[in-house]
Amino acid sequence: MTDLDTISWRGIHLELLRRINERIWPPGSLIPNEADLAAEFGCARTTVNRAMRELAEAGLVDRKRRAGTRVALHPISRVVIDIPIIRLEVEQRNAEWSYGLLSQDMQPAPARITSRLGLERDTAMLHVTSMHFADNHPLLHEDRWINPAAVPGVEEMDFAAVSANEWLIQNAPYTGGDIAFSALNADSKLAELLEADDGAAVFVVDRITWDGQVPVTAVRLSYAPGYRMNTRV
Amino acid sequence: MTDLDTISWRGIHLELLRRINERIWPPGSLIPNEADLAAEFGCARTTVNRAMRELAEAGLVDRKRRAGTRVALHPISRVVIDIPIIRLEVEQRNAEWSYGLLSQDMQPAPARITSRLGLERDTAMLHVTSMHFADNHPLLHEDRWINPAAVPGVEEMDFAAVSANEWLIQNAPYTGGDIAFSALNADSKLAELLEADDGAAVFVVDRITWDGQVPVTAVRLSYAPGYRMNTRV
DNA sequence: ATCGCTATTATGTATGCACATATTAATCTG
DNA sequence: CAGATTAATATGTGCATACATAATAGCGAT
Repeated sequence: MTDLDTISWRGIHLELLRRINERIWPPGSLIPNEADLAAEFGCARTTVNRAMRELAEAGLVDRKRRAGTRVALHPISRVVIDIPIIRLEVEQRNAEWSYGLLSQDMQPAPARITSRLGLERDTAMLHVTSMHFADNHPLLHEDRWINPAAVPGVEEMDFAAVSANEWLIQNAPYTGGDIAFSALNADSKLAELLEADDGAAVFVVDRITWDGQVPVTAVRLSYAPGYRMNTRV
Repeated sequence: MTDLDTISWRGIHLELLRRINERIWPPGSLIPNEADLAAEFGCARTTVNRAMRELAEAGLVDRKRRAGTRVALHPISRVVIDIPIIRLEVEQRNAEWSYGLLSQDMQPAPARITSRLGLERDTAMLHVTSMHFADNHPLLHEDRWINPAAVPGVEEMDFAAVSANEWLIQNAPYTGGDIAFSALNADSKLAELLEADDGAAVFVVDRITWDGQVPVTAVRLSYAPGYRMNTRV
C-alpha cells in the first residue's frame, strides 16, 4: 500500500508518474484498471480517472476502452509554448518595448500568400510591415498580410499607433491556425532592419490563422540574431 | 436558451468558445458562474466545470476562486509541439531514416555544458556526436553530452548501432527539461556535415533534461537548411 | 480610520452511482 | 470452420451532493 499524504488526484497522478518513471510499469506494459487502482488508493474511480486522463493528455500512456491503459512505447515529449503579444513578451523581460510602422497599403497579395490561405489569385489584401524593438534594439521584423474580408474596419486602421500584432489579437478572433518555425539567412534589406550582418541566421515564425473557414492573416516574424524561444517540459 | 444538440461538456465547451469568439463575452468581462450556466444549459455544475477548465487550460479565461471567471484580456496562443524520436519523425513522412555515429568518447565536459547542468567543472561526461539522414540526405546533426552518473551502463553502450536519441528516451527517464529553439549560422564543419553552404541558417534545438535533481543529458540538434517545425493552434 | 474577525461567494475536488461507448472475447449458426 | 451475433470489460461521461479552499466584503471593536 502506498502512503499518499493527500488523497487527491494530484497525489495519485504523482504516484502513477513515479511508477512509470521508475519502470515499475515499463513502457508498453498494461496498467491496472481504474477500479483496481481506486481500490488500492482507497478513493473513487472518478479520482483515478482524473489522474489517468492527465497522463494520457501528456502522452505518457495510451488508453483504449476495453483494452485498458498502457505505458506509451515511444514517450513523445509534448512541449507547450505560450506565444504572447510581442509587447508583453518584451515587457516581461523588463525591457522597454517600442514599435515602428514601415509600410501599410492595400495591394494584390502574392501567390505564395493567397495559395496558402486558399484565396483567389491577386486578392487585394492589407499589407503591413513593421519593426518591434526591445530597449531600442531591433527585436523582430513583422511582415503581415490581412484579409480585409475577415476583419471589417481594418482598412481604416492606422497601424502606426498600435501594432497589427496586438490589434488583431484583440479584434480579430480566430478559431485555428498553422505555425511553422524555421531558420533563414537574412537578405540585405532584412539584415539592415535588424542591424545584423548580411546572411545572418534569423529565427523565423510563419503563422496563418483562420476564423472558421475564413482566412484572417498570414504573418512572418523574423527575429534578430541571438533570439531564443524557451520553454520547459 | 441555447440548442445544444448534445448536452455534453464538449457541446458546452464549444458554446462557451463561440460566445468568447463572437465577443458576446468580450475580453476582460466576467462570465456567469458555473451554477448559473449549469441552470441555463440544464446540466450539472460538474459538467460546466469540465468545459470551463478546458478553456482555462487553453489560456482563454482566467479563473479565481471567489472572483469568478473572466475572459482573458491578452489571449495568448498556446502552441503544443510534439517532439517524437527522430527516427519516427522521419518515417512518419514516409522517408527512409538512417543514422551514422561520428564520435563517442568520455571527456571532461566544457564549461558551457557543466554550468548549464549544474555539474562540477570538467566533470567527465560521455560525448556523442552523430548524423541523422532522411532518404540519405543529411537531416540533422546531434551533439550530445550524457551524465554517466545519471544513466548507469551508458559508458558501455555502442551508439553506432542505436542512436543516443532513441536509446536515451527508452532507457533514461526524466522528470523535466529545458528546451530552446534558435537559429545559427553553420560553421564550415557543420556546413560540410549537413551538405550546406558555409554560414547557412540552421534551425537549432537545445535541450537539457534532468531526472529529479540529477542532470541527465544536454543535446544540440542542428537541422539542415530548409527544415521547418510545424504545428497547429 | 485601522485592524481583525466572520460571513459570503465562486471555484476546486471528492464520492457513489448510473449509463454510454469502444473493443475484444466468447458463442452461436449455417 | 467462417462469419455473424452476443456478452463481457475498461474507459468515458453525466449527475447530485458534499465539503474544501481562496478571495472578498462587511462588520465590529479598539
